[in-house]
Amino acid sequence: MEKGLISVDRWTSQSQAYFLTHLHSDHTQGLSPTWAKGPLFCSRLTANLFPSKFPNFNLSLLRILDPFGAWHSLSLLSPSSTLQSRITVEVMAIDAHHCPGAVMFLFRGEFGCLLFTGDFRWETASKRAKVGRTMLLDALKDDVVDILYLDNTYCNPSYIFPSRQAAAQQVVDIIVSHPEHDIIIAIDTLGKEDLLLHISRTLKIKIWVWPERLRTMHLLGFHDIFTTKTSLTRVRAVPRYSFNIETLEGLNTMRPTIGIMPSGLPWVTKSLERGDKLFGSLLTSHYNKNKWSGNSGNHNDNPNANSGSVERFHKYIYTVPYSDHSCFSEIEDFIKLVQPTSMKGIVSSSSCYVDPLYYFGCLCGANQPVQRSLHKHKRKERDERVPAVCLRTAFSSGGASAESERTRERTVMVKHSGIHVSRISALRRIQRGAKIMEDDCLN
DNA sequence: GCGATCAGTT
DNA sequence: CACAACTGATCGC
Repeated sequence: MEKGLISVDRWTSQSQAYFLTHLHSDHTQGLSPTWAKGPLFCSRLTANLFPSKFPNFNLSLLRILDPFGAWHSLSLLSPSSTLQSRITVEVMAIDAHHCPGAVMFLFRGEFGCLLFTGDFRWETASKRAKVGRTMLLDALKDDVVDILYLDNTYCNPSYIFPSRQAAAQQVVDIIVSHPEHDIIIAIDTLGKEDLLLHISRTLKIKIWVWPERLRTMHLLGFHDIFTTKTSLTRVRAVPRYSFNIETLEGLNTMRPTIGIMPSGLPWVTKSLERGDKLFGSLLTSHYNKNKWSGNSGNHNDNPNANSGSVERFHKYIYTVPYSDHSCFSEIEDFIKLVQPTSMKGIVSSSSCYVDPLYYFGCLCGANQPVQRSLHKHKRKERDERVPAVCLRTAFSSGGASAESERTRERTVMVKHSGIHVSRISALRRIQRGAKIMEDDCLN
């Protein structure tokens, strides 16, 4: 099977149809308002959010896959034929339960049956999760998934965390136990809305967000819960990158304030290993230095590592294991349900790629030999193994030549105007409503 | 001058 | 180490 048919979360190569799982920036790299390589398939919610992320984008390129669970047929030119013969590709979108609009894509065609999870969370308890499970089972009742392209972000047994429902209640408990404090919660441009809704409903309070985020909330249909007026609430959701120890210490010179970091990442591990100052005794009893080693590939023997409790790693900052990615056991459940013949991980940003076959190869139909390659993954090698479908992760930029290296060295000598650079930066900040803390705490 | 891209930080 | 996103620098048109 040749390239040139479909791409998922990849925008650079030549394909006939492009698929976007969700609007997080690491999945839209290469997309721009001027991008016009072909039809772009996504969920209805992603399409609704799309113009705010890509103003001036030619919206006639968007193809909405709606509803979830329905097959859609595309007629594409056969890449294997020099004649203009056509083949049919069928595609279904299924709720990925990651961030608003996020979907998985299930494909059927002459290349077989492929399932792309995109980023996903495979919880079991909620009604929404059960609907998704039923839908997937129904879609697969007559098919075997030949290749599962899997969100392997937390594909290691050391990643254990609770449902988002439970984690959201942990956040509420922290807020309730600090009745006199302002609360700062770190979020991204999309995602974790359910957490904020839970806080708002349970505590009957509005939640402050920055102006750009309020527009997103309105697009998502939340009109009364969020506000940009600080006087209306003591709970504020702020961009994650503006959330740090210095910010919290600054705010505490004005009002008592705590920060809450909802994340599946083991932040405590990081801060401990860096030897940062830590406060409180919660940590020490709970935590042994946890070097789960991707390099040696051994299983983690520490059942307490990142086990999903609230952690206080700074005087003012709590971390709560609220994750929009599946934990290890959820990934396992998902693979057992799908029973793919083979699978590949889609997470490439990591320098420490964990091949899902290492832990789950035995669950695959082909019962492939366990791969021990937990070490650094060479993108180029993977690229060559990807046939008709192009993935975000299977990308080779075709290394820098010696010529361009020399050019780079030369141009390092050229000085640029500092005025120019800082103006660009300031514009960017204003447009994105980024630096909110300074102005905000004065209001 | 502008957009695309990469590396570095949080 | 990791997420998702910003920042600044560079490259090429």
